[in-house]
Amino acid sequence: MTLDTVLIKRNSNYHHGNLRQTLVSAATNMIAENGIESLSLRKLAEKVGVSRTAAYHYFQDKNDLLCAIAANGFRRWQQSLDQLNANQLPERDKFEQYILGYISFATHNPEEYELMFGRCIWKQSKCTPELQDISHTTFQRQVEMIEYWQSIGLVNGDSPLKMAQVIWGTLHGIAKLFIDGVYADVGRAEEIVISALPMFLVSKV
Amino acid sequence: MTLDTVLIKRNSNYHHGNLRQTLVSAATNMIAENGIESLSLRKLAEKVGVSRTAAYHYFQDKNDLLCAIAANGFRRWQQSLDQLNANQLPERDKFEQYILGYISFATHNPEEYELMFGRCIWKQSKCTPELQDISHTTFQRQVEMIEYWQSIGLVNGDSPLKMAQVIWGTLHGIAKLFIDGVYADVGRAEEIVISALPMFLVSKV
DNA sequence: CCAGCATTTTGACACTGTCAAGATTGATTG
DNA sequence: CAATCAATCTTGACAGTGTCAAAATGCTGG
Repeated sequence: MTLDTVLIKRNSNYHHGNLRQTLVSAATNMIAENGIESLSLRKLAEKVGVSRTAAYHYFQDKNDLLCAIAANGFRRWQQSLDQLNANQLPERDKFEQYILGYISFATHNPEEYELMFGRCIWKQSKCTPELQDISHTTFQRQVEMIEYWQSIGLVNGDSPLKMAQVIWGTLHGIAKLFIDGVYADVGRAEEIVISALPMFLVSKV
Repeated sequence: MTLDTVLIKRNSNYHHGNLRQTLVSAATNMIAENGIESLSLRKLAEKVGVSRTAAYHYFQDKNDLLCAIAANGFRRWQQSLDQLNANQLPERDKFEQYILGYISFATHNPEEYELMFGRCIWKQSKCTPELQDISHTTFQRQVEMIEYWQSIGLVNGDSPLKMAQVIWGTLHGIAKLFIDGVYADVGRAEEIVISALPMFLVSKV
């Protein structure tokens, strides 16, 4: 095999090597830059330098690709939770960090967040088994964290599960109002979520 | 003008009479039934019995039509607020009704709600002056209501504005998690939002 | 070297929003 | 009454989309 052949092989798009991963990461970038709705499989293919339907060998359809991106998001978010739990902070500060981290993740990766928690994927219940899996364990884990904070008397609420859902709802709602541009100034997101903090905590009388 | 002419005139789609309103209400129905993303101007036109581009005489583009639908939603929601304020209930019950009404409106008109408070319109800041107007006064009004409930010592919080934003965030978040199918069982929405209620209220020690 | 397999491409189709130009109609004049 | 005008609606056309079926390409084991 001559040098030429190697070069041709490298330039050739046949047997790209890791097309699947390339597609996912390119798509993730495009989404982060221009939003979910502006992602088209054809523009993506062009960017990667491959033909329009090449992606269909790795993804059943566009939705399938979006699910893969979302699944990556969940993995990153879980790492973020790991990191938090590894810290040796007082539990109250951990809780605060959790809340701030949530809003920070959402506002810094708005499009990925939308994919993870938005209608786009969940509404049409067209959810990949992979995504179903990772999202479910993530949800579960968040509930457990909040249940723990309740069990040590830090966090409020009669029913642990319901309180976990309320807290998540609050974080999600504030995040979305900013992300979607209803609240204009994203810079104030942290400030607002911090003012929600005492609401969740058991008041020490 | 003969009877024939009248009949022809009635069957003719030229000078429909109130095409604009017909389009808006037909579109609202289609959205309610099959979701926002499944609304196409062409299917809408066919349903109304008019040509594909007829709508462009009344709406600049598709987004403009969606804004009109959203604006209607705000009008209905404002009437709902009027009705609430007309009641002679104790303020605490009014607050509870407000919260339940919010979640009820959102879960019963999920697609309209998405249009009103979702990314579809606000994110691309392509918002009609009409919509800008009505939505702004609605937002303002909700803030005032909550500020009032704070001023009489019913509702929590140091900064009134921030607390209003937090409460709205919580309602919005819970509503969206259900609407978008992240929380599966919409029937539990009320139950959960009720469990959030004490969080907002000043605890009477 | 060749058969088979994984991978990628080409062609095609139906669907979308939207623009420019033309057709139709009711109302308003002279 | 007839001619004009403006409002209203339609036709034709274009670029863009997701996706399917069939063909082409390149690698790999026999």
